[in-house]
Amino acid sequence: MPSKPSAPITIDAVYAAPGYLFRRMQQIAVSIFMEECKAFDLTPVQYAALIAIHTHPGIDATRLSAVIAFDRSTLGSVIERLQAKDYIERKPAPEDKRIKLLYLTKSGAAILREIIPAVERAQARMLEPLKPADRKALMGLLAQLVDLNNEASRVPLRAEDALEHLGKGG
Amino acid sequence: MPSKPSAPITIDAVYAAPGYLFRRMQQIAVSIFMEECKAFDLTPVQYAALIAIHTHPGIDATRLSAVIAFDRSTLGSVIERLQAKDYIERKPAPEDKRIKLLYLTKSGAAILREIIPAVERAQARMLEPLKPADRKALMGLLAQLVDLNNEASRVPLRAEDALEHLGKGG
DNA sequence: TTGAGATTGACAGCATACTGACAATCTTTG
DNA sequence: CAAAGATTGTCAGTATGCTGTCAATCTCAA
Repeated sequence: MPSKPSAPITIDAVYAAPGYLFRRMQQIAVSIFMEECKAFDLTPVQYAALIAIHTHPGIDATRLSAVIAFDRSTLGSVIERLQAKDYIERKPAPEDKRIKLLYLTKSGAAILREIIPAVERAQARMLEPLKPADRKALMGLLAQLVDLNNEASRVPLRAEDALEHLGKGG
Repeated sequence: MPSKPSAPITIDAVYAAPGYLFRRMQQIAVSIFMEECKAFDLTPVQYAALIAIHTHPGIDATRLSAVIAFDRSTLGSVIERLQAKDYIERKPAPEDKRIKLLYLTKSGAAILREIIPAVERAQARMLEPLKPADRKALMGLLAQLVDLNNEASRVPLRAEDALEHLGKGG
């Protein structure tokens, strides 16, 4: 008995592959975000960084990278750009000369308030073509899958890491 | 009566947002692909390009970019790298001096055959944490969403474009 | 206390991804 | 056929996203 025949080598097989669909969807999501937010000079990644700093004022770069699941290198340049735009500031940590603490500036807090509605429009638009029940189903499955696959990512999400800058708990 | 209160500005809202989940999932998918295929010197994008050229021998770069939903600029450098690795070759089109036609080399065809099992392992691993029924549901919804959102992407997929190099059918 | 090991931010290097622009070339239209 | 317009590959520029490495600094154990 012949084993399961291997898939034909065609582009149509690619179109149906999970990896391809994930890439396309991410591409589309970024496109929609940029369109809705073009009045604000912020990328999706910069937005996530600002939100995280707003949630955890005084966080350092390494911890921030863990909180939004980014490698430290990429985050370094993101921080640089946010600082150049005067949305965040970096202060040296008194008790550790290696560390620079991140804070929103007034400007940063303001743009965050202003951009929220645009971001919410963008998020809604991404799912708009689906029926409400399907949107919920898709988000549920995806949240599950991302969570269960967290360790498979080269830069796993470590949301708890954010708490460490508030005095080392265990 | 107050309108729906706006979402609190916290990182937890980001974790549940479609855009964030799409980015994370893409990140995880690339990571798994690279892990399974590390024996072969190919990225997901390079793999997609090879498959597309295999399916459409003699396609040109612009058409190829439409077939795998890539901007021409990025594809230019992808092609360069594939050529440097001797997986593809470019031949001038006799009837149009602007165009360079793309073909797989023997090397390219060989690596494509060899890498397929690893790619299939990678694709399977991405969905592994879900129950089979959930995998199917997720892929169905995602395929639908990507298709319905095609035009929202900055570089929409134009699969039909691939046929044009076989004599212009209006 | 001191030396091994870990952590931090920074950098070099590679590979996407996109925009906008450009010269060379082709097509279309008057 | 010639001028207008479109298309092709390429380039410069910006922003992710990752792997490594490094010096400065901190921590922890002998």
